[in-house]
Amino acid sequence: MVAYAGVVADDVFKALADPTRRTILDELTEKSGQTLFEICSRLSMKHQLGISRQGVSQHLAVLEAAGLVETRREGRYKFHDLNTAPLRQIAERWHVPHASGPQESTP
Amino acid sequence: MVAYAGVVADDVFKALADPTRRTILDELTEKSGQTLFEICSRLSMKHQLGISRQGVSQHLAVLEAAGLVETRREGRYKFHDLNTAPLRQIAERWHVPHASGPQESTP
DNA sequence: TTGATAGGCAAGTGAATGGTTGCCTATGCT
DNA sequence: AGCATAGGCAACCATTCACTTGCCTATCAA
Repeated sequence: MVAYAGVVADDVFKALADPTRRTILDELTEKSGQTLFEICSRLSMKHQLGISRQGVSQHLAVLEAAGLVETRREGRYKFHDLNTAPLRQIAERWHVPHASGPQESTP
Repeated sequence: MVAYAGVVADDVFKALADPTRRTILDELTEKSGQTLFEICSRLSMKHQLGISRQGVSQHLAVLEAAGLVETRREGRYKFHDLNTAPLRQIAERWHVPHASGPQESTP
């Protein structure tokens, strides 16, 4: 049950626990390969998140430690890419039927 | 993007953030409809988790608030059942290909 | 070389969280 | 009735965590 290259499940779930980090993943889903400043701008503009650059940087570090974000440096720029591979274990672990499967009805 | 009957995404991710709670979900996956005491026993026996009954009870409350666990009372017993429905949004939100999809290789 | 841009490191702070202990209610058995 | 079992509630404590401020390094352009 190896999760993802030395990254344990705990890191992934801890990373997903914060709403700001989930929003960052949303932004990277929409546009891959953004820099730190670009992500800061989008969080501020689109999501009204008043958070410092360092705050965002720390969130990105957590996401990277969890294997959910990968980075590549080019000159003075560091680009961030989304990697959803670690998320797959969630569905597998608890036998989650994927979309269009049996739907629950809770009125 | 309604998640699950009034339960917001935040509750689900927060619930999954704790390793003990994930173990509880594991146990309920293996055997559905356990009582609080049964879950306590299993955590102690199978997982060497030295945690008080109240501790487990609080975890179950968090899982229930997240919609991941449903309960039914019968006499003095309260049975706990797993509900994976809230987990489906995770795969959908970040377009996670399900198992047997394209696999990542990271050496 | 000077200045501006992109990012990193480290310490400090307040709030949230997991866990405990102590006591209380409800159901069932004899 | 009396006792044991199953569970609930509330206050308290220690740790973790998100976020900030302040300063430092590296790359590029004038």
